[in-house]
Amino acid sequence: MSGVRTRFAPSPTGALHVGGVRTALFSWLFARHHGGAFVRRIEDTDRERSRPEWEAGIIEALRWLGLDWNEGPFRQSEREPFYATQVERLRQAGAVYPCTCSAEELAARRGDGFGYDRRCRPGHGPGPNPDRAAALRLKIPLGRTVVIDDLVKGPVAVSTDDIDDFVIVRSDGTPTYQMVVTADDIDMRITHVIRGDDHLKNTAKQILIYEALAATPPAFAHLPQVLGADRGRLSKRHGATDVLSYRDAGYLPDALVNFMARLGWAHGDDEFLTRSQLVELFDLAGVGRSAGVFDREKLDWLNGEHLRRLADPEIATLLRDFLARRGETLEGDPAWQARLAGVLRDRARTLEELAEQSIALRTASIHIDPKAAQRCLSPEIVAPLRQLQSALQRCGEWRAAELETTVRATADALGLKLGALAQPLRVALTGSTASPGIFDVLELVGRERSAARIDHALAVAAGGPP
RNA sequence: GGUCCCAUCGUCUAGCGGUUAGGACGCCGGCCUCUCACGUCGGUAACGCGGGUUCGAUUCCCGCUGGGACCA
Repeated sequence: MSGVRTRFAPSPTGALHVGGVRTALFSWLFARHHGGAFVRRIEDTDRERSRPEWEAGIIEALRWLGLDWNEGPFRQSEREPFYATQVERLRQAGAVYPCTCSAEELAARRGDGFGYDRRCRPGHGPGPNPDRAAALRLKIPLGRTVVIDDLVKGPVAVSTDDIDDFVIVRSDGTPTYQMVVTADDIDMRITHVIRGDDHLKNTAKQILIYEALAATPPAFAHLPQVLGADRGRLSKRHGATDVLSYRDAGYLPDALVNFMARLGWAHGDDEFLTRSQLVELFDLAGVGRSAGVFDREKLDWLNGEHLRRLADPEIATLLRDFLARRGETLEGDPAWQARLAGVLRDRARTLEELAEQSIALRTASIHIDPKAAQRCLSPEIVAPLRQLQSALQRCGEWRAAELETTVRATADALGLKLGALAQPLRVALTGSTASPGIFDVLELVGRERSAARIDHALAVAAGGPP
């Protein structure tokens, strides 16, 4: 299938949220899988709510996720002359008619939920009032069935009797969403419209516009919704919805892409998939039909998997950038930083956890957890710890392997199990009872800082303040 | 209100008439072990309900219920 063209057309009326990302991702994956083009369009016809900074944020998010586009951005606000020509074609074809009913009149007549009563439609009522500005409505062919051959939902039949003669151009002359979207998709030669299933009902209307414009409709694929943990519409209540907040929380783009792809799409039992695997395997046939809940726990796991697949220096770079975004600096030379990453890589699922868990290793001073001190730094550990201190300072090469030999030998000499010595040492060096392997910690903390921290721990164990 | 969409473990899902209903996350337990993780082994847990069709329905059809969406 060559010549595939998909598009992503967000409104710059807010940050790009996870539901929007999924739509963008599936459109992108489909285009990339087929070697087609991915077009970016900005639906900024809502002048009131559209903002350049939102558009910039959406672009930043797409870039961060690596969803690159081949064409665009095309802004609808810059295409009004084009829409006018398409409206004119509709008018020439006799597919539209003027309507002068006011919003109030419509609401009053609508009563309990019926649509427009086609009062201004030729042959259906008194017709428009010539003294008022007229909107343009599409003259829906009655008594027909429009079938949407949806690539995800299957055939969906809608009777045209259930479709209003909806407005194509407002009385102020601006074209409506249905008109603009359809005109753009035709003009941009979109072959596959992939979007959320909240647009499924709109599709029948749009197909009628395609017909009125004598254009062949594209294929449609309506994706199920992404829901929050309570199965409701995703909103701030469910925590982060803005994609960039996931970057700031330490998630990797590839992990988020993998996760979003699996939310609503499956390829057998595959869970961990790289970007290139996704491009290779993605197909619309694998897209499910039911809405899915955004599960943060699973994202965390997947992020850990993706993180663990990187080389130590790469992780170190990511950590440095992550800290930099928070205004912090990662100390040490590249070799040390890579060593740090290597030691922590299996313990963190996100860069945020990595940053958190590396604090004792990368900062000058530590804070000793009182409970850890109480448990591990008691008076009876003073003598053994003191002996370990001097043994360590006599240790020639300050590297994990040598340090391990020294610590183990000291424990043996004292008749202690390794753990009995390692735990107090761990608390001394990190302030916590949980940390990476103690020999790695010693190496990373360094000879001087280790000595100082052990001295401090000895004071605490002897009864001093933590 | 009308119309449309949807329905397998708590969550994401595999399944496309005959399976001990599989995998993954999470959770629980064992192992590994200097702690925490990682890893590994095992466990818990699902076909919403009622009718059909069929020799046989999780699977096909129709209702119901329950979610969701759109219309303004």
